[in-house]
Amino acid sequence: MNKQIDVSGVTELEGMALSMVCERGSMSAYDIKNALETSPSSFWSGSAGAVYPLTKRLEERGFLYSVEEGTGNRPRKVFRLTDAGLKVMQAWVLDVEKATDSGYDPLQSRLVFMYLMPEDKKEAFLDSVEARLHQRKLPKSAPTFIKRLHKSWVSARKSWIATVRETLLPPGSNT
Amino acid sequence: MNKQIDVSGVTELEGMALSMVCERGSMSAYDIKNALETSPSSFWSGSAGAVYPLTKRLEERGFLYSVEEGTGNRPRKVFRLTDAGLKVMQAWVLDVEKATDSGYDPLQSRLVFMYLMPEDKKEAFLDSVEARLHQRKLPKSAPTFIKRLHKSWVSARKSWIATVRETLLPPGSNT
DNA sequence: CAGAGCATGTAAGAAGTTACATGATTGT
DNA sequence: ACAATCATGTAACTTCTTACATGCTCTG
Repeated sequence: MNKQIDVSGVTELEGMALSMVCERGSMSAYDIKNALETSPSSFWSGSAGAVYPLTKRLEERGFLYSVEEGTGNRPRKVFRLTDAGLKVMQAWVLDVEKATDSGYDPLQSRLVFMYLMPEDKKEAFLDSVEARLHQRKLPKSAPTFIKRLHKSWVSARKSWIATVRETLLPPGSNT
Repeated sequence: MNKQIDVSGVTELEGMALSMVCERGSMSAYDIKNALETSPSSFWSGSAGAVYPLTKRLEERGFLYSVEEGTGNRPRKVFRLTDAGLKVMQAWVLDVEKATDSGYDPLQSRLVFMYLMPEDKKEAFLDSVEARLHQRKLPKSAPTFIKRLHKSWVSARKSWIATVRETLLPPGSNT
């Protein structure tokens, strides 16, 4: 019967959380929060007010279960994936429709309106963006795979910017 | 004195709205809603419940002002940029820090965890994403500039995916 | 003039944000 | 022992979502 998992009710943040728990085997809400904080996107703030309620939701929906790891006096609640949670996580990662979406792309949003800017600001803007792309640093502790993925993302951005410079910004191309 | 505009309190959606009003000269809330609905990103839903309160906020903050264009019986409220609104809009578009951020990138979020997927699913996923990238269509009415920007974005995505295929997905590269 | 659909909102709720509260643990 | 900080939350608020309400305008 192999019921198709409906991934439509899972937010991006929830998908990330499930995936991180899958990756590490078990995590507390605090661990998830910390992992999100060190993410390179400032759009993942990793606030406690987001993460603690999120783990509660995912447990209620049966995607996570928790065990008390009482190391010492303090209760430490760690979460693991249920079978349903694993399936939902896989469906989220392999969701082609979402993966094809441009999401919130701050650079794209701005390039759309770049032609409205004063002529001398356009080049300077792209210069600054390129320079800052190189300054982006992942934590030293990041796995090699993540570092390489990040590097390839930076390259793709740079090649996009190069194309924009050549074919889109010259006067007369904005009509 | 040239006071620096603080753009920190302006959301992405607000920046988009201000920029669209700047572009077209004047727009009603309904016009903004429609413009957002036809955007290629499904993350901009363009719901009335987002846009009408948003225009109210921006007017209260002095970035938009409205005039009644009473064509007929029905009041039609159209918005225009104030001087402050224009400055905020320019600061938003030229915000290098935001423009360097990866935002919510659904593909990136998924590639981070791709190595956890069954081996045979990885290639199939990338194939599907590439195929679907080509199916993305802008409305026929979109300006040439937007079409070209979109095309260059698709190219950049494809080159990123090619890199991922070559250097990141082979077994052994995920540790 | 009746129904379709355009245009302008509001209501309730979801999911995030910042800021605060509070107990446990650790370093000195 | 006491201050710092770790860890676990909660509270109030903002901004978005979906769904509904309601009056206008146009078309047959």
